[in-house]
Amino acid sequence: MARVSFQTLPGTRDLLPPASDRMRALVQAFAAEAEQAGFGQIVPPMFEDLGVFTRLGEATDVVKKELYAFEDMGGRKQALRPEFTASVCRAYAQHRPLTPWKTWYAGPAFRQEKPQKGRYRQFDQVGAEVIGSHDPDLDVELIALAWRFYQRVGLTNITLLLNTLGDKAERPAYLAALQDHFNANLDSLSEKSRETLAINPLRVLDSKRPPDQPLIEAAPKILDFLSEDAAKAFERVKAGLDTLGVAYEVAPRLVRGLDYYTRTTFEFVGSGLDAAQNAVGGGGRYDGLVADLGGPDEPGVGFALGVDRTLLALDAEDAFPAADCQPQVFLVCTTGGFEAMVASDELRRAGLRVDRSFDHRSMKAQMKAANRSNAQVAVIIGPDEAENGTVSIRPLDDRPQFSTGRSEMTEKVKEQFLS
RNA sequence: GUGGUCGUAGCUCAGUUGGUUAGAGCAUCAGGUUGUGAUCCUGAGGGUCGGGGGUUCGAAUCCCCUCGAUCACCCCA
Repeated sequence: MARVSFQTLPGTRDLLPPASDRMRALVQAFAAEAEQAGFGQIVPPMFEDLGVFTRLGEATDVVKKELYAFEDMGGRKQALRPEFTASVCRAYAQHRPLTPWKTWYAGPAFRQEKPQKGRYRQFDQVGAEVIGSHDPDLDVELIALAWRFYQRVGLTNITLLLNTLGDKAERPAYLAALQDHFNANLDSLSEKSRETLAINPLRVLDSKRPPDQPLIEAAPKILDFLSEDAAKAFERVKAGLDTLGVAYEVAPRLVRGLDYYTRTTFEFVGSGLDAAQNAVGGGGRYDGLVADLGGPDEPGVGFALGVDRTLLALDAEDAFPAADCQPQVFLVCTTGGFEAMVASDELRRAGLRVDRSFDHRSMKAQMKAANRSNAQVAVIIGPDEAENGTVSIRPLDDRPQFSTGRSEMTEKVKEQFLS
């Protein structure tokens, strides 16, 4: 009576072929790109001490209301990671590898939000971080890494937005100027933005609410407040991108959701996406975060790309089709013996992708299965073949079927794939 | 968390103003004589119409609740 039926929780889903193959291929493409650039992989745990993540900014939504926090049996407060950067910084502080420490990662992150298109509670990211250098050339190298990755997978409708948020030192003056500007025009600011203003004036710039736009346009720009060092670094980043031919757009109002950013910030926006979630990736510098997590005062810079959103953007361009993991050879066997088992094992050891059917189905049914599997070749073993020590090799296109000795099977099958 | 739309077979959907055993296409399975796929023909299986309650002689159809999906706001990958 009480018929139980379970399904995936809101914001989570099962990835089945071919979607799962496609995602894995995307991650592999990123891994290849990152490792070519000298990044090594880090695999941090999916949950950490709660404090690791609350350092991301007490005022951010990610920490305030989206964290999957819980306690272990001993009452230790912990949380599922909402992103990787904090874990990477923690890992640096814990292990103190040589700097600059270049590392890449891939895996799921968790945020408790209302799901919608391109937004899941468990979502996958790939990303890269560098700890231990102030060199703006690393900012460039990271942006270029993301950019080359997009090129590699065939994503073209993508815009790189670039900004700098200056150093911690000049931030107060800028924040004060922003406060003054918005306070002077409080009436024309939306209610939401007024709330945001009280918490973090920077993020008011991020509002997409139409009534706020004129005021945001008129707001003071961080570029006018930069220290000489920060300004020089920003120039170096832009020049570097120019040199590599990476197109970007300076977006003075680009602020990002996490509070830890300093200097360079950037975001990749999918222009082909009609969804509200058009940010497919983003990152920036976070000088000070490592120290916040109990490490030495080492600077850091990095980015994360949303795997699902990248895939969505690729969909919009009909690019990056699912990888082919279908069998090449299908074994049809009606003897009831072990012939199919042995033959498919042999072909697999020879490096071929091989499948067969089970449950002793009729030859007709097995041939249908062979056809449906999209294998190029069927190998048929019936009582006659078994008796004569032969197999029948039937290409599943127009080529003719032929018979060959059982001992030559693997060789003859492989020949089918040479042309 | 707030709001809009939606929820009928594995998939895509149809179901007229509430009226008899809820349909189609695709898919699946089995046949179309002796061991051979994609086409074609025939047939079969498969749904407590998301779940619960209510109105009614009668509900997939009307009302309420609930769960889920989806889109948007917020925020972000």
